[in-house]
Amino acid sequence: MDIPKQYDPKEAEQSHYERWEKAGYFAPEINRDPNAPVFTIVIPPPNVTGSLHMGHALQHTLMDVLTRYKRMSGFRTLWLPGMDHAGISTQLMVTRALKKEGKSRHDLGREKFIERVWQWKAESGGQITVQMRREGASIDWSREKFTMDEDLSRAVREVFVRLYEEGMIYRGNRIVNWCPQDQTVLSDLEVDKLPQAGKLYYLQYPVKGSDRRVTVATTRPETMLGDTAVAVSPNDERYSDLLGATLLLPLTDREIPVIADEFVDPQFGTGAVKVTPAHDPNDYEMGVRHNLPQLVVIDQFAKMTAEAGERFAGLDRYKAREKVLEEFEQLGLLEKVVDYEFSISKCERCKTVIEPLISTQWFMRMEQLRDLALGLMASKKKPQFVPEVPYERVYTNWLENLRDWTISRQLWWGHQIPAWYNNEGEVFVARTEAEAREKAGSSELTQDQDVLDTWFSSALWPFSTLGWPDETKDLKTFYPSSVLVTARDIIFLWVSRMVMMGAKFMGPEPFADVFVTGTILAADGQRMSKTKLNGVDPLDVFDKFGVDATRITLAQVGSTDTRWNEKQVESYRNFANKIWNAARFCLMNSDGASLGPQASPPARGDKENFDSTESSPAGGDARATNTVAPALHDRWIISRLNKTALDVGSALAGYQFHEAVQTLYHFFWDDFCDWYIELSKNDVTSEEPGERRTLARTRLLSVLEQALRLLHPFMPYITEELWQRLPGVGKNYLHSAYADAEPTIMLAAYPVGDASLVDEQAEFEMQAIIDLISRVRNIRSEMNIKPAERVQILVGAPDEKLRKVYEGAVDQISRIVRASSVLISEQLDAPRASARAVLTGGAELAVPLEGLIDFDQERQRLKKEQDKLQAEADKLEAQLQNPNFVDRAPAERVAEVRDRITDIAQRKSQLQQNLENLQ
RNA sequence: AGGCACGUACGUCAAUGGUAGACGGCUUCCCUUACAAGGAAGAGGUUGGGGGUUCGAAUCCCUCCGUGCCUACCA
Repeated sequence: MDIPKQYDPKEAEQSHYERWEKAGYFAPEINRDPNAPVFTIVIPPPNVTGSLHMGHALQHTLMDVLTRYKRMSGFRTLWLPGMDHAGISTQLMVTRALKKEGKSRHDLGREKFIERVWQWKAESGGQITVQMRREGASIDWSREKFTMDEDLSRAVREVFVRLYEEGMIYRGNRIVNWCPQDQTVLSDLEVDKLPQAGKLYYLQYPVKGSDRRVTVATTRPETMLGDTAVAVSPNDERYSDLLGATLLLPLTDREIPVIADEFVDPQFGTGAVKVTPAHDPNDYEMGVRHNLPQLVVIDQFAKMTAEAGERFAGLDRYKAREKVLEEFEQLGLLEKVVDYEFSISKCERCKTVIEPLISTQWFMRMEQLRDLALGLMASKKKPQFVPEVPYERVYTNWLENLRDWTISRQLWWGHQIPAWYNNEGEVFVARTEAEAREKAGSSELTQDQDVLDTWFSSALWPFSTLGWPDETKDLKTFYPSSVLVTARDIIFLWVSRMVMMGAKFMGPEPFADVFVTGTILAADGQRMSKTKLNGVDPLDVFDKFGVDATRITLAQVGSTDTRWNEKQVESYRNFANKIWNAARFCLMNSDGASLGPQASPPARGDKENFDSTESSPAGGDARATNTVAPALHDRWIISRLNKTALDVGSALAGYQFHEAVQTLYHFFWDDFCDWYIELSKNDVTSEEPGERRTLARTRLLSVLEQALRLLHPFMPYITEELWQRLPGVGKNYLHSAYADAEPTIMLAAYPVGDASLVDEQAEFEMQAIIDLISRVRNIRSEMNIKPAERVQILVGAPDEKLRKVYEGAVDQISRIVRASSVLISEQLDAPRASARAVLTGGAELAVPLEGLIDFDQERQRLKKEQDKLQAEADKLEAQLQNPNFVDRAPAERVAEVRDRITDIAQRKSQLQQNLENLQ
């Protein structure tokens, strides 16, 4: 047997994925059961420009755990992949590449530029799909989509036209967020508001026909050139006499009125606000209310226009600010300047300061769509957010306050708006240019130059990827999807919009559940970010610890925010190694054993193998029976295995990834490795070939095999690697839905666990053995008995059943605690020079240590034990002393406490006895 | 400015109102033929402070302190 002592993840990672993908195991078609339930996940499409980061790795791991789990459970499973064209990011990337060649996109022209983007995508886009394969993601690549594909583009146009015809999409002239760098409008969600240490400037405006001046405070003095009013609060007595007055706007020859508006907060600044309708969203609203002129003094490049006056025209906005301040200073109209912190809007892509501008754009009315989404939540509680608190409320609150969505973008890369204009400027919205011509009755049409917001096509993703607007088989089969796994930062940007569009065009919600993942923070507790250089590249972690270890580490993160801690991955790397070596042990001792034929689905533990052992010819004498009947530890591990399967199943059903991981970890390491393997060793490593040994080996392999299946969704590579090596696994281990496939653990049936195989009696008895062994180990350790030294074990157990339990495990106990002999009797009869301990059910333990025992040390050890018990007893006694507790707590609970006190009392008196014996 | 979370061992995190746990780290012993990426035995907590509800609180309520996140039209 040639298995290395250390697990090398690289090897397994290289071989299996390609085989799985080529064999078509990831595609739902592998499932041949026409009645199979369906499980669908559509991936949040990563940007075509993107590369894998920790957030992806987390999301993908969770999606893959669910997908593999459902697939093994016989579901017709589709995990549909794809990428987003990411308008601004991609255009920026290609623009930068052009810049290196000394060209701008305008040198190429629109058509050539787009060609260039496609070329870039073909050559270096989608790097992330390679990385996702590395993750082991069981994605159906045959259905991979791209938001700019022709069929998805068709869906975009269809939606646009239908919404336009319903009056929900319209063109309008409004103040918008403008990025002077990217030269496009942005939606509110694409703007970051960042705190900024700035100044508040107090400017004085002379009142016409008076010596008075009105002081206004502003953070942007340059916009005063576009002021068309000054507003005060209607009830502000300081200014009541000035209402209707005219101000002489400095640096210009314009006169502007003083108006009253509720918006103005008399407490802030001077209580008078300069109003610049063309360059501030609030002022814009006020301007509309008061019918003020919109004077554009800043252009799309953030430079001052001719309207700003000759001296300022062409100046950058910040240069203009300096000049305005200078002139105010000279005129003696600059009252004061104070430090002031405020928030400033920046383009989330390029970080340029946003310039609010009035511009003609396409908008989408959201009232109807919002009501549809809110209706789904109210009537069906869909989608179900996990964790429900706080996300459900965050989501609905946001919807309730929704405003119109700016959907046009002044970019070249994206879905060009399907609207055409004739020479008179009339607009014709249509699915194709031909359709538009027909509508217009003219062929002289020009298409709108703008493209749609990237999130427009993303909003359609759950159904456009399945073939909509055609009634495809995929659409009927896989919509709505089962769950969306995503980070919380795109709940508004994406999740809500998918729900609204899904409700509008499909009816049902696009996904039943939304699982919101936590955030992996950097070790310093900050967000991982490229600019801070504190990020951890998942690919580096894969290289260092292996994909499986990384995956299971991430899986247990689930929905909590966690600081990245490499030690955790290391510990799961060790876990992988533990699995490897446990399997190594089983395989090194598998001669003569082989896993038998297994019915599918083998959902119920290992009943077949174990039942068959019981029904095999036992012979007449008790000894022979003893060799074939399952021993206590066999019944115990089956019980543990089934409990584990049941727990993992319910944990995954509730998206409790952390619990699923913990359960599996402890089952494998503690139950299987530390106890079951150790207790099996007597039989498994026996020199004598024979039925007893073969059965023990088969049982061991069988438990291992099922444990691997349970672990597979979390650790796909190592489990497949080991499963393939197990003697006797084959096609008959596959779930019945996958009868045609070659043997692979990823299509084997996921153990569901069988409550009838949970054997509480066996677990109780096993606990007695574990307790005994632990006590002996404690004595050995505290008495400094050399590991090689053999000791005699004396057990006194008045209870006959308990005695039988101990007797049945004498060989195992003896081996594990390195005993020269283990004597079980009714009454303990041990020499004075013994270390003693109290066991379960009134049993007692003594380890004779003539010449080795340090009486003083032994007394201390017993005393310590006594103190522990006393402390617990005190607590419980206090509870019982409280009459309210006895009266009001459930009787069950009170009885529990009484039993425990009785038990402690007995142990204490035994310990006391032991102590006295030492005197 | 509002809203929402969170604060548990040295670190990262768990714990339907019912004896506060895991992993890593730490101490001691052991290269015992699956695994030193291992085994065994230990130490370590008035659950951020204070108050309340309850027979019983890490958990529910109030308050203070600290930390995050989201939303917002205060020039």
